Amino acid sequence: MLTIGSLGKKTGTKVQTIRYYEQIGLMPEPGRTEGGQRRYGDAEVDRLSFIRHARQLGFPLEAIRELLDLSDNPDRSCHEADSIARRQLKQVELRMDRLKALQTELKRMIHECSGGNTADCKVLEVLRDHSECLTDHDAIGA
Amino acid sequence: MLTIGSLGKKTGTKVQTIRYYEQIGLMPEPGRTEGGQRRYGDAEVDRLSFIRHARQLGFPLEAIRELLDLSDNPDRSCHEADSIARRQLKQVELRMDRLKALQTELKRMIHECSGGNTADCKVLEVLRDHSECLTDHDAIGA
DNA sequence: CTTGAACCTCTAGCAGCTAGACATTTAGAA
DNA sequence: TTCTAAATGTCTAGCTGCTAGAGGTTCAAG
Repeated sequence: MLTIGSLGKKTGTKVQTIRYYEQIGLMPEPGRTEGGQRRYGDAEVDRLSFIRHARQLGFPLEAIRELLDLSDNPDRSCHEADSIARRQLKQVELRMDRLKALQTELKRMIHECSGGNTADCKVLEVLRDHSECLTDHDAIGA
Repeated sequence: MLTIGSLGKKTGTKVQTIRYYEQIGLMPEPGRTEGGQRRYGDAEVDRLSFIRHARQLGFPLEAIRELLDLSDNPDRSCHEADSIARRQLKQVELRMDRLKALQTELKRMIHECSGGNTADCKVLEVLRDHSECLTDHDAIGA
């Protein structure tokens, strides 16, 4: 039986985060000692590892909830899990495209900096002049 | 003189967002009509465009605050603006690297999906088995 | 039996908005 | 001039995914 602290160490998760996952129903309510402290078994280690791994792959918690649900019902179709993963891949690739565009413009900005005073700073100038901008749309969340 | 709504349209900013920027001191308190409605002039259009453009390039609001400050004082050195931009570029490149790693693993996951039921779903299996994972560290924020 | 580390709950905060409730103002048409 | 509908006003709460702190209790080792 593990304390919350050692579960955290095993899975690379902060204690607060584990309690948070419990609160939002991603982790089950564990057994408690008489004094009220949480105690975990192997199943919880696996579940939390799964969650953390998926988080590292950028899956949002809601997607992870679905994946866990699928994982709990081994007779359901694999297609759902597959499509969640594909969705996630699409998100990742979209974000990459945006970042590439940003990178280009940032490089251009910096490249043109001559190093005088801000009155003729290219960085500020580029930011001021929206017209040359190539990445107009909704790149903010990138 | 523009209403907050037309300022928003001109700059591609939601009304609520403009008020939010005012609240946190990024935008100045504008003049008001007798009835208390905000009215904006050209200076505000420029300032808000600057902010939005910088946001599209992924600059955090605090960095934008600094950039605006530099922009307001044309005699200061351009180096500060330049280093803010460089910092931002580094961030962007770091995020790109992470996303690339995620993309690789997601593709591998999906590629191996055979399409049965979830009992032998590769997607779930990969998530379950942390040991094959290449992107261990702090990829979460990517 | 004592100590000090680890645990408990609860609340608030981060970024950067977004959405809703509800009241007031404005601009144009009748 | 008066009506009306859209736009504005303030205020509060919510989103994601945690993180930090206050202030109190429990546990395990010595």
